[in-house]
Amino acid sequence: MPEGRQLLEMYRLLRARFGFLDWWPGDTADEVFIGAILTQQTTWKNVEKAIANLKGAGLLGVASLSRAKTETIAELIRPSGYYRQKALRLREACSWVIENYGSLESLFALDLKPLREVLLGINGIGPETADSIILYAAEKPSFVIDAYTKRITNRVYGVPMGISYDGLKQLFESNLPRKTELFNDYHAQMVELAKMHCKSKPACGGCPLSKICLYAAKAKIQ
DNA sequence: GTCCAGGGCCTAC
DNA sequence: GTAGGCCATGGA
Repeated sequence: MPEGRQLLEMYRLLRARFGFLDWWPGDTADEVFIGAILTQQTTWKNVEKAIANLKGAGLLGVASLSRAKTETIAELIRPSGYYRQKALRLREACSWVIENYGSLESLFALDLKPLREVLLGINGIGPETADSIILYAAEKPSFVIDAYTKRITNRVYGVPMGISYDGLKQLFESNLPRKTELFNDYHAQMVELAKMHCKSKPACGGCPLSKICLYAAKAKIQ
């Protein structure tokens, strides 16, 4: 298992290679909230099409989505995949927020821990989506774990692939300064690294982690 | 044609 | 508590 200084070293190397990414604040908290649900198991490029459609229809907001028909939403978000399921979940999640808090801003007034509990109670919002919303929309320090994070820490430090979501999250959070900007950019850096490795084959030639990665010489991170 | 992407839920053991 | 099935479009 990596120690705190190693996790900071990994961030330093990524940051030196990619620069500060200032990732995914979106135009509004509503947009980030909606995007977080749409991007589940889907490429961001397809999500952008869905978001553009929603925007064009004047439905890129929690309040407006809460009033829209599920079928209308489904048609607009079709490019993002799983569109029937996501339309239902989006509308219900937005309705829940409006009915219980009136707006995202009011919901985000909760402290991090209760906010996370509340979000996890909403159908369609699991741990990764909840943490993405907390970090990128509410701008509170909750580290986001995704498939890339798991693969990268496995390749670089031999962290077992079977580690639980909360286990890996704890590893980062207990070893890093609890800062929103750091958590935000760290996650963005790992996605950037994964994208680079997916595009360039064979990978790891220009890998910023080649100095520390266990598999850099013979395997790609993905 | 095949594979899989910035998951999550439900069901079965 | 966890493995397996399901949801679905678009790009490589």
